Amino acid sequence: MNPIRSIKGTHDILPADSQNWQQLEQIVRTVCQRFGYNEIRTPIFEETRLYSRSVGENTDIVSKEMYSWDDKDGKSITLRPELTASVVRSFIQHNLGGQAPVQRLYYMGPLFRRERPQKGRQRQFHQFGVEAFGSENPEQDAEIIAIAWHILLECGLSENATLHLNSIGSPNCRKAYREALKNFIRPNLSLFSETSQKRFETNPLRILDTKADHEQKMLKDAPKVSDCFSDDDMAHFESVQNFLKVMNIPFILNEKLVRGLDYYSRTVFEFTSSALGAQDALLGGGRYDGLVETLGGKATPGIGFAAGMERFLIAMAETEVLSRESKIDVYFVCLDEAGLSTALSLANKLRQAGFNVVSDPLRRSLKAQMRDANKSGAKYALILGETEMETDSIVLKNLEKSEQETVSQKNILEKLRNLTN
RNA sequence: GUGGGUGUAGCUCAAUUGGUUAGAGCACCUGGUUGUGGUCCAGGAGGCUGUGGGUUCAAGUCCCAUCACCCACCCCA
Repeated sequence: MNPIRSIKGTHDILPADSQNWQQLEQIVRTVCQRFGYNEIRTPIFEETRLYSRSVGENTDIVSKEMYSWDDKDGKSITLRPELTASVVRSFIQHNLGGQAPVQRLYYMGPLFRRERPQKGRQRQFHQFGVEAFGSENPEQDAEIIAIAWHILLECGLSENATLHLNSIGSPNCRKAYREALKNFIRPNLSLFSETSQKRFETNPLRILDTKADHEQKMLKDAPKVSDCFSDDDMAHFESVQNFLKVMNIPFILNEKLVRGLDYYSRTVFEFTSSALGAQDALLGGGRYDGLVETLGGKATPGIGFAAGMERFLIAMAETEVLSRESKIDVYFVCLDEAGLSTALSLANKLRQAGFNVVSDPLRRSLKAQMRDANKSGAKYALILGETEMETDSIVLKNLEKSEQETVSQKNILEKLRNLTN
């Protein structure tokens, strides 16, 4: 019988790694709270039409990467391939917009896309992200980007990260630009690749993303989105840039940055990292002023970003940020079967007082238990043997200093408290 | 989805041109006289060589398929 393995593109996060995950999660929570954002948790699966409506029928995500199936009642269900759609759905469903004019939300969790796995890209992967609803002002854009920047700083990634910034204008501008771009390309359309030709009809802006050199050459003199900006679009984009400068957040303007999801408008941005190679997008997002309305809610502006947690951790591995500190305070060594009751009761008392205490369930030799204590990284070992049992005492050993003393069992908690404060 | 590469112990890697019982380091376990860890020494455990076929007297080594991983395309976080 061949052994059962995890599904292609999915990974176990083992104890050796989960500490890093927790550390990243902690940074995200801390920074989001610092900006007054609260966590929202939405279901892992949703109705399929949520994604076709928001992300876009013609995007790669919806057209070929989703895990979808028909539920018993015939409804098409999909494992979430991204999270903004769910957050917006929830925002509308619970009328969050009616409860406060600005909603500041963040999230974390697994997502599913059926892509070819490679480094920094899995079929089940994790993102954290933030969304802010209610303001269309540029200071909101700047705040969202600032959150991303603060998280990158805390993660030690700001040095190797580059912020690419662009505006794709408001919907009217985009519409005009679409036509202008199509008019520019149309004479030479046959020279473009099959995918580009398809995008010419479905999503012409994406053609700007092409990496084919000959296509880039033909696009050299293509009209720019900024040509179609309204005065408001222009002023908005300039304000965003000014606010970023005021906060000392470095960025470069990148007119080719279009982003693959349909719902974006105006500000779009992406942080890339030199630590990642081909899949170098660490974090990406933008404004989506029309999305709430598209999904049936009251017109509400919104902006947010999503970040790849696996990619963060890959990049963070090269930094000094991830710690390997032991979480064990005390390793409890018990030498004699007769002492087990005392050991359990004492260890329990220490745990109730907040100490992290590990004990050996194998009744191993003192040597083996001490070796294990050392490996656990515990700062202290408590040793309970025959001699100690006779005198209601216990040996307290400082494993770093290699010093030990005998303490009465009654006073051990107090003693440890004093030592660790 | 398309190319290319790689699969030997938990990890990193060995194994002449196909030729005995597939090795090493790290990690793990147990010891090194009575109750003390890290270093050192000794011993032990751990592999159907990713899986399934084929060629051969003989396959870790050659061929095919399949699966997984890596790189690029693609896409995105």
